[in-house]
Amino acid sequence: MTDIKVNLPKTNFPMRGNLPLKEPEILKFWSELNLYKQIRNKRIGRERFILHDGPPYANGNIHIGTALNKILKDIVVKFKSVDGKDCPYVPGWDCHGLPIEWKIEEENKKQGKDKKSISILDFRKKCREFAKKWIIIQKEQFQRLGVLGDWDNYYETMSNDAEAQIAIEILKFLKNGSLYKGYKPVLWSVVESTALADAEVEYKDHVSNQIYAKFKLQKKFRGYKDLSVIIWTTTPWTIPCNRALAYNSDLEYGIFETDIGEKIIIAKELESTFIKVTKIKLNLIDSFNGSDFKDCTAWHPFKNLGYEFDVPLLEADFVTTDQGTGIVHVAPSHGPDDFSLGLKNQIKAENTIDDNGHYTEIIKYFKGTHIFKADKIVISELKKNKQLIFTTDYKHSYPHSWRSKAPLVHRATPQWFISMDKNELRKKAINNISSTCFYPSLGKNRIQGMVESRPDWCISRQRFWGVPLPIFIDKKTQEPIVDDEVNNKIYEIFLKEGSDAWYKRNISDFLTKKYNSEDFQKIEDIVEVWFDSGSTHSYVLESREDLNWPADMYLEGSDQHRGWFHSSLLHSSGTRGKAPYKSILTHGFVVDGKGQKMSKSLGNVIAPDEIIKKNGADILRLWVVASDYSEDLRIDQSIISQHSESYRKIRNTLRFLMGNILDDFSLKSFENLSYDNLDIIDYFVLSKISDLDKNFYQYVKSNQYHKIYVELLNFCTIDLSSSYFDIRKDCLYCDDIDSVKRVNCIKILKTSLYFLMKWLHPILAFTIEEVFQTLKSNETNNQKDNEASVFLFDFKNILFHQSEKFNEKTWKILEKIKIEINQIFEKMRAEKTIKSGLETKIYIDIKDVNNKDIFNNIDLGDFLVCSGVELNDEQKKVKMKNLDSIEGFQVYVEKAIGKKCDHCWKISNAPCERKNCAIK
RNA sequence: GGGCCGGUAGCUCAGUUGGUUAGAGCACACCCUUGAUAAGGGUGGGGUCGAAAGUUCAAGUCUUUCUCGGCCCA
Repeated sequence: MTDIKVNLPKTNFPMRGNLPLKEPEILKFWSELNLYKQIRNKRIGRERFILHDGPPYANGNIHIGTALNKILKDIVVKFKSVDGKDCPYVPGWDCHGLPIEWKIEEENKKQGKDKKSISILDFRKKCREFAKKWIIIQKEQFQRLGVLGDWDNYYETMSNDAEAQIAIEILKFLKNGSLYKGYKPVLWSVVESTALADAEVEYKDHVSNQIYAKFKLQKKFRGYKDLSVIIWTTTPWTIPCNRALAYNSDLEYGIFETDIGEKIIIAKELESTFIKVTKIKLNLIDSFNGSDFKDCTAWHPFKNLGYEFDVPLLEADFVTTDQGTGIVHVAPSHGPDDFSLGLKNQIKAENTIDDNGHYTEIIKYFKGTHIFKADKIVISELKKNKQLIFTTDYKHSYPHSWRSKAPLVHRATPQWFISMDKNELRKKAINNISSTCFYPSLGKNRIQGMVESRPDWCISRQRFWGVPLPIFIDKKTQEPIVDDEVNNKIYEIFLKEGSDAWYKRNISDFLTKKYNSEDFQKIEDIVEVWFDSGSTHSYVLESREDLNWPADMYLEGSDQHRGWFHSSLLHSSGTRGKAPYKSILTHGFVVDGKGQKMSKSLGNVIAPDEIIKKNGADILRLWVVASDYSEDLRIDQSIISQHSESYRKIRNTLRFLMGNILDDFSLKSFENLSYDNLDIIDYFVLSKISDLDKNFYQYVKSNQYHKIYVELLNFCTIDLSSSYFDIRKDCLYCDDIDSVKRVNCIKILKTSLYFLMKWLHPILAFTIEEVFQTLKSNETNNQKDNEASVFLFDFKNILFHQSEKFNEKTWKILEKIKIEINQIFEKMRAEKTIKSGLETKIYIDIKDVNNKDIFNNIDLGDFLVCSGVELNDEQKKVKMKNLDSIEGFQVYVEKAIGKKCDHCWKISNAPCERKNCAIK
């Protein structure tokens, strides 16, 4: 037994990856190698592919969604790199904004520090330190995912150069007249004393007080006196702010008598709703068209509290019969529709509540009351004055602050806006969308719809942690200074000292000698964060030598249609006339195994760290590439386990390849490989590789990465493992080392390994590096492959012409025969006639003359993994049976007779040609 | 409440312009192997395509409604 020489596989590549332990070692290796820098040096002069990183918020640990985003970016960059491009990747962070401010305020509160006792500069310093801390943490977490990038030279929105550039970009809008000071109701948080950005608002169910209230008409109407129009509102606190009523000319209204003899007016269509809610019986006594309300005026329900002004009835098409009474109470300071209707009719919005939500002195009788406490008081006053019809609870979806969770109100405040139409920003943006590629394509409609319908861009915030709105106002004229010299000064100072200078320095430092600083005041607002990140293309893409403007790709979650994609588009269209990106790739959201959103309360949250510790980052990367990013991506522990199984299959395929070539392989020397005298089994593999490589480039170009993965997995499991390897094991283990068949087989194995490394290293970054290092540690190779890492190797686009020699039609027939033979084996196994296919001898008859050459270039014994095949044997003719799936062939399988060779395990009495074989 | 998108075997994905018994891998079951061995091979059982109605000779593939889920908006 001991003298049997079989060439068994031997490799230093372990069967089990032990990724959680192995990956950190590889990270250390990459870091010591300074891999990113080395790749850049190697790629100098190549066509660039710039994926511009959308900055995550520097606040808290990364979650599975951020991990998905960064891994996908990394995979894209690495695939595009295999496609021959130079792909620098500069990660960045979003640093300013409310959430950090809030955290710091919380900390201060805990330490008992009064908000007013802390200077703005100290406060900003704390915010800055907080952001910095999280950048460092997140940086490490991203790197742990195997994401390769310029981590030493990342960008951040709070760096001096960023802040200076953001200031300059704002001033560009001021200079071209797009930036204006407006007075608009914005969603305001009285808890946080600030206006909120769209993205900072979340809608939740809220129980409000709904009221039906009376507004008495001043004069006789249609011959009736003492008539009241009825309004419905869910914000009773806005009643003191009422300045008008709105009706719709297209609606039919009715005069009704109530069961207590009052005469009221509501839209006829809403009669039943009114009765259902209030339980008040109505009797219609007259009807008229809404347009009859023209020039009517009513009294404010608080007339006897000093509200003695006229309340005009105004025409407005936003009045509908969806709910209410068909007459809408208008408070110009507290709703967008109200505001614009007031604007149209010369009714000004006023400062009715202060920053913290207390009525100002304009609001008679109620001054100083907090609006959150005002509903009750307003309702009781209405009741007292007999102006209340009905009140009850009302549950509806209502805007809340994403941070404090407190309900928001509309409040007219002075804000700075970028006009969508003044310089045709909307039109430019829409044009630019049309020339951008979207993956998936439906993203285009989505962002276009948003740009078409969005209002002017409000960029001011009444907060501290951000880039100050760098504008000086003439105290007399209220006009802003528009002066390049001043702008340059601002830029220079910010670049040197950061935007803290706005608070540190005197106005005169910025204004140059041209202006008397006494005459000017600086704006105290800051710039909203979407402007910060929307202008990254200017201070990252434009200003860095290693990058290009515009980017080839922005890649974010689909929510960024309204976020970063949007703000970047507006900013760039407004200042450069073009979009800052050539293409946009959006991915779906990560949901749990059932497709539900992840939330703490459902307990279905899965952290990337969990998976990394348990399975390894490569498994997470495999999950990313296996999933179709154009839809939502499901994940849970069982899905991860499934992908771990696939990983093992791939890993073992690699291991089998390495083992049989005894780790003797260098990527470089592969390129000189030539192929002669192959049989159809070898050609089959080459042809597969050739097809796959073609598809590979196509999928990389069209960004369909999960399709690459499916093909790769099938290649490993079907074509290699269960087909080629299974057939060639006999040859590899038992044939003479220098036999033509075995030499050819080794070439095929090496070719497979080369291409698997090429296709897989963007996905399984750690594992393929491990493969490369294992091969490199073999003495035979380390001289040939002088690259230190697989990522430094320049994989070639080798075009095979072998596929021409592969007869696919023949192969299809062979496959069918093999499937049926296997079924016959299975039967024989069940009958206990045989245990393995090697115990059989197979007889095949070719009936169809057209197929007579079909077995010319194949060893059928190898192919069918049996102990021998006889063609057209006259004696067995009687026992032959037709095949089910293919015509023109007859087959008979019998238990092989003879001795089992100790060496090759085949059964025969005939001597074997192989040197090492025992049967002679 | 509105807009957009999606729901194909337990899981991840294919299903071309509507056309034969809906495919693949993984998982599962059973068998074999013990010379890829905490591996490997074979065979097999699983979907009527979210639900209903409709158009059509014919629908996973078109239309409508409903339902579930996701993102965005109000």
